[in-house]
Amino acid sequence: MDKNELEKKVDAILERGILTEFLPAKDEFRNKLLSGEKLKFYIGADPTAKALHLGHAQNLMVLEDFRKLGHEVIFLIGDFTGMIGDPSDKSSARIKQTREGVEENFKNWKEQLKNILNFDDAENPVQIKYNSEWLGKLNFAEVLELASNFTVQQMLERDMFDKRLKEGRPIYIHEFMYPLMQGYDSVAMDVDVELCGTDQIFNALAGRTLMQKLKNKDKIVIATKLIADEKTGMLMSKSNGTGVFLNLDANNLYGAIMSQSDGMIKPLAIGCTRIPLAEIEEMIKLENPRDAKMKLAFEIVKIYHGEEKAKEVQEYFINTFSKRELPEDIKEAQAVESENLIDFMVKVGFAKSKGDARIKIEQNGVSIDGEKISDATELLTNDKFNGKILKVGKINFVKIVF
RNA sequence: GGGUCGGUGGCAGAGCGGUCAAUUGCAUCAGACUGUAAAUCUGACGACAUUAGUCUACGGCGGUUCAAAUCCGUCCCGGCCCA
Repeated sequence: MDKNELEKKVDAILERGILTEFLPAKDEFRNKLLSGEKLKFYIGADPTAKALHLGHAQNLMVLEDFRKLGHEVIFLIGDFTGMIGDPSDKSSARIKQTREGVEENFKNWKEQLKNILNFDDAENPVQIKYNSEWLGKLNFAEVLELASNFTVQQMLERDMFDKRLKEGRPIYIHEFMYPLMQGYDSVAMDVDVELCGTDQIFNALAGRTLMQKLKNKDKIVIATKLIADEKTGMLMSKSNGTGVFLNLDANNLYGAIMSQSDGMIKPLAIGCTRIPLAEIEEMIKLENPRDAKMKLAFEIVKIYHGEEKAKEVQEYFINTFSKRELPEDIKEAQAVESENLIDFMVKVGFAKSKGDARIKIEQNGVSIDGEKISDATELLTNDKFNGKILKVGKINFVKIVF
């Protein structure tokens, strides 16, 4: 690759707006990339869940960008760190995971990532490592030695700890060790660059410190912006119902993006697609933001499910939600002769209990073939209901069959 | 080890003998308006029961009482302060 071309490619990555922090400095990093030196990048993720989300995808797509430049890239599975849980996420504290559980999660991950990370490239595939490989082998003396590189005050600088301290909530000693472990990952793999979300900078810097002290090497940390609504600053997350998971089927993935707020369109387009920036600007200018969002949803579905499927799903969306028609391809669910509608709703998962089903009916949320059901005691009989479409809420459809 | 405060529904957090299936906020669900957006409005939000109602729940166990999330005992767990 000639020098100009390289420079163009490097700047395309750096200027896209995904990477926001460069430590120690952006120029230094840029010069390194331009020098032609082959660098070792890594990104880590703890296997705490079966599904990855678009936030992971954003970061991993950047990793892939660097892989394509010819750099060595490692996807590190934090199977050891995952057993402790990053303290920033209270809920995951103290989860214990078996090796099998981790493998199981990762199998799902690989399936979700195969379209954005190249695991099978003949020359330079994405490498996968597990940090239990080295963290599990350290003995207590070695751990102490590592710990002696940091002070309690330094650890307390982390916002999360500081906050918990002020609120009188517990901080466990082992949680202090988390940055240490993540830091040691860098040492064990002898990396040049760690890529992480801005929420991980503290941990990544612990690694930078350790690299300096133990390897006399200047590890670079580059951090991506967390995907957040431009106007409100709201993050995408499961807890506010806006998380978009990569294991969704094409329809639901499209839908999940359509239900994002308008302020998410641009950050998602930048971070989770590779639509050229100029085109994104054009997109945003469309008179109806819905259209921009549909284009975004299309592009993202295309990445994970292919163009054909994306078209199909988009059409489905227009018909079902814009035109309010019934979808063509509805799942069938077996009903028993004279089965209670309420029981049936619970059975197919449209209501979490019989009471819930009853409430949905009372609140006009249930219809069969377009007719609202108002009688909660309705019985499903073959001659009256076979082949009809049950709709609960806006998005749940099922065909009743006997 | 001592002192002290606390453990309530998915989360946060009220209630401190009956009117408590438990105020409120967040999350969630249904409806209206829509663009499966935001904002707003309405309703719902332990389970079962068509209604009446029944059962299960305020850390565990036991007790007092006609009646306990609320009082007492005990055990478990946590915060803070002191050692």
